[in-house]
Amino acid sequence: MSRQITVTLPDSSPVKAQKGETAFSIIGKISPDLQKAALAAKVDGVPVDLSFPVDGDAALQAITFDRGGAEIFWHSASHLMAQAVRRLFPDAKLAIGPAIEGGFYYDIDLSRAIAPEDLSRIEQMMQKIVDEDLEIRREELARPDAIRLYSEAGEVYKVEMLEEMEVDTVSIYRQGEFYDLCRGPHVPRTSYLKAFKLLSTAGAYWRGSEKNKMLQRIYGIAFPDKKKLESHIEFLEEAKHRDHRRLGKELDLFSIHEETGAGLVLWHPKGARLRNIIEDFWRTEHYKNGYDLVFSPHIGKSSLWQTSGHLDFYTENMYSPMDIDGQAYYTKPMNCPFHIMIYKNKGWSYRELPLRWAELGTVYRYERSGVLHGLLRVRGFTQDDAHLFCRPDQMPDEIDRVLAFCLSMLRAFGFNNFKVYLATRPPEGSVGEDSMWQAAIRVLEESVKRARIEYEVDEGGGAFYGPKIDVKIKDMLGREWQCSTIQFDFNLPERFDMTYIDSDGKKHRPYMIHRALLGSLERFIGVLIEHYGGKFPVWLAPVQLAIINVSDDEADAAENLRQRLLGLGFRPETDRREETMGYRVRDAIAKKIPYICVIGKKEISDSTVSVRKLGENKSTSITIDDLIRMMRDDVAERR
RNA sequence: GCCCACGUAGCUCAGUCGGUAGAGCAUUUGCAUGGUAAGCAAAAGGUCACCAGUUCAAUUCUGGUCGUGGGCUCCA
Repeated sequence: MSRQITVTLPDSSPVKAQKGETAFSIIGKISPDLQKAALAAKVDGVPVDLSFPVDGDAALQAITFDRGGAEIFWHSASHLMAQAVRRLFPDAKLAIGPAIEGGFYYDIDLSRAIAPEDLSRIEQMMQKIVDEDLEIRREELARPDAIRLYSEAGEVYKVEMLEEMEVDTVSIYRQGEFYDLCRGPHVPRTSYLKAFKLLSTAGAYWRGSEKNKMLQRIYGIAFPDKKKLESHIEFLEEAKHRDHRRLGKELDLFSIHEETGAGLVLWHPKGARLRNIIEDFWRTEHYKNGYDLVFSPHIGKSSLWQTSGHLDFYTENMYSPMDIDGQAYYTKPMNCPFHIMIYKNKGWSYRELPLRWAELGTVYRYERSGVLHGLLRVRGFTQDDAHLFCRPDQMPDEIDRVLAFCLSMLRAFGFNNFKVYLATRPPEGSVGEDSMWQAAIRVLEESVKRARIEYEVDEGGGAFYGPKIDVKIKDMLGREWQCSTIQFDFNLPERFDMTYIDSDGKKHRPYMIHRALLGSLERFIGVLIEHYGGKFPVWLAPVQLAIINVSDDEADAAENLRQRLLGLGFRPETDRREETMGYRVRDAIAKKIPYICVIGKKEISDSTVSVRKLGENKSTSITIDDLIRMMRDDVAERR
């Protein structure tokens, strides 16, 4: 006997349905278009397959690709890929294959390496399975049965996962001969997976641990229609185009040489120009914000690093010591011990705190060869480091200040997309009382809340010496890059026995915060290059203005203009090569110079210049005074 | 460090199933004196990453080293 139920939609309108009717069928009553677009559904907030029978009154919501369904779609695509791989390589053992931001992957244990040529074979097989239009069916079974099923199939990784699960019943999804352990939900049929592309292969450790076997990972992307796939591929092309390594070469900003050493950056004049502009701005802002600037050496005696604990906790990242007069000296991997030595140079009164000492300190850290990446991951880099020393009661205010300063700094460079992570105590190997950790985390969290920024708790992600706030910015590739970090330190004040005299006349331990806003200049500039695609705003552009004379007759006028602008603090460049104008204009565009300024007979006679902005293909005639005003405004507005 | 791929002129890339190599751009030199995205021509430029091995012969095959790329682990 059938019974009526009432299903409530997100807009709270009710729909009548039969008890046990599938989500798919009910969605069809709402709209055939929605039924077509639906990949899965949410029943009372729980994601389920479209085949899910709704047994009673419930809230129902269709999940489409664009509204929360991408992950489901990609996960189904990863099953599809795994099925194709198993058809082509029957001895393949499957590990895990989740959806990730921007696609999916599957880790597979295979007797032979997957060559790039194999990807198209796998894609073809995937297409075949899509054409077979297999139904994707959920099946629930007792965990021991699943273990038996997978043991017989020799799927050791699945067995390992199943054995560690703490549930009685698990679900598998079947499509044709293929089945995969999976929580689901999934799209109903393989034919839903209309457009996909396998992007790359890589090695990946089973469960991410170096101790385990390295599996083969295949990355892919999928979409419900070809158009979306194409525009995604275009996006990837655009990202490639903005790659800071490519632009660094094209714009002659920096280079890294085998002869010099991996991960060691050489800054060319243009790149150094950019870096100096950033550094000058940084220094000015720091003085404005109540910081003092200090300098410290590149090397320090081993006893210093012994005291700081770096030789105990950080040696893997430090280079071998050098011998100076029979004493071991290390190149610095961090600046903090030096700043602490400045602190310890005299006694401090509570009235003198807080102290804010900043330094563009160049540090050297050993990074494993495989992780080096352009400017984003190097072995020698300059941190925009600072250490704050304050009384406990000053802490909340200091955190507020540094957080606000941090965001204003990042915004100045055109970054408005942040994500903040609050990293708490690591499960093992950290120093300090638990109560101190709790208190510090509370201070950090409250400050983040006051700043009204979106944040996430990174459980156990803190440093061994204290909790921290990491601010990440998103680049054009959609990757998050960590630049800023604000870290509590319970360790160093203790180790160096730092003190100040409080109003009670007794010695007290100051609180210490490490912080970097840009992170490292290398990484920051790498991210900046990608963010702007090399088209720097006028205030940052290494060359702001290209001056092109039409013929030799205007060479002096071009040079005079250059001198005048140079005197006003601008960064102009003439191009008086014996090349046609078209050639030199093209070259200036290729170098992404924000303003191109042409001087010919006409301009000299009415004392104007013909100005063309980067990205526009028309030029306007303006007076030199207007040009100067325009550029001044750009710089002042940091455009 | 680990897995896979790669390393040919300053740059981007062809090529050699083993007989020491080419194109475009850039460079230099002529000619052209040009009005907003490449004027014409010529020249020069390479120990084919480095070191071993196999071979009559290696840039090409094998091994190692260094470097680069995509990832993993780690991180500013």
